[in-house]
Amino acid sequence: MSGRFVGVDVSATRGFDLCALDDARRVALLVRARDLDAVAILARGLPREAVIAIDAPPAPSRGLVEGKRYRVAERALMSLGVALYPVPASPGESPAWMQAGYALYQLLEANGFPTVMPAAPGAPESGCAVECYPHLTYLALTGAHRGRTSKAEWSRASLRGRVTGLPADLDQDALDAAAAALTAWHFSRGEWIGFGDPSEGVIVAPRTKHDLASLGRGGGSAQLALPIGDGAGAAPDAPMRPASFGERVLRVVARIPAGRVATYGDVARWAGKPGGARAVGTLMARHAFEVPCHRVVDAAGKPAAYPEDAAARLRAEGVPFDGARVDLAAARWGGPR
DNA sequence: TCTATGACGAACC
DNA sequence: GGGTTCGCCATAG
Repeated sequence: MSGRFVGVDVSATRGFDLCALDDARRVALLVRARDLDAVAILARGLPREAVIAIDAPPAPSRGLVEGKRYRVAERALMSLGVALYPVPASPGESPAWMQAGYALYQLLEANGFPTVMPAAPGAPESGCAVECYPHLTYLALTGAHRGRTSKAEWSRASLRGRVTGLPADLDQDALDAAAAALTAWHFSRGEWIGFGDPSEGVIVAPRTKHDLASLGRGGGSAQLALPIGDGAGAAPDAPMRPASFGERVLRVVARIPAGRVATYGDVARWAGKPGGARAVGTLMARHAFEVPCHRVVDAAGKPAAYPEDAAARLRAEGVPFDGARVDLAAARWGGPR
């Protein structure tokens, strides 16, 4: 694979999401690996100088924070107002995803990518694995806490213009993997700040013009603005992760013709998840302004309460009503294809 | 992570 | 028809 900068998002239930960027921060690979065996195959294909940033701690806490069940890294981030999962002192009491993370670091070490816990910014690192935390990366990139915007929106906005070739609507795991990969890119160039103790674990984030540096290890007085490209001319061409459920849902809804409607269940079915009607509702709420969500009604034909003018818009499009409900028999769309 | 929370839906009173 | 209960699946923290 051409990407030298790799990010990994670890989940016990969903597996490992991997994103690789090339030197120009274009997405070269975006996949989900079910288990460690699948990761191993990918790892063997990496160039020796690859830098891998992982959204998981490499090892349990060493108990450096007096009387607490978390690491120095967690304490540092908590003081920044960033919440994160505490890392316990023994592998046994670590949650499943963390244990998967420990195993991942070991696997990478065995494949020539030793874990690094950097103490100070210095010579660019390569051929190694570091810990990162996507939430912190977004914070470093945007310079502001999330606020009212949704997590997905915040992540995408942070990555926009900094990573190119990213598919439109990735799920959070994939976005986090991309953020991790971007963090690896920064790290390899020496543009990073770290939080934690080098003997226990250091969480690395991009160093940008935003000042998190004063709070982190490595500091560095130089102000480093992150070069931001507009991504023009960078068409995604690499083999991409198959569309997520969310993306398929939006694509389906976008295709409902004016004057017709579909039920939440219809959309879920066409998006490949017959039982996902409820999730379609969640997605409509999140993407109300990107797709004609007023054309999605419930199984009884009732338009959504929001936006308020959903029913009015449907009437304006000529959709026949039966009282407060859409006449499904007449207006129900037959689906894509 | 785990747990709660929905622009749901089908099956039952 | 209308209310309840329970299973579903994606988020948010």
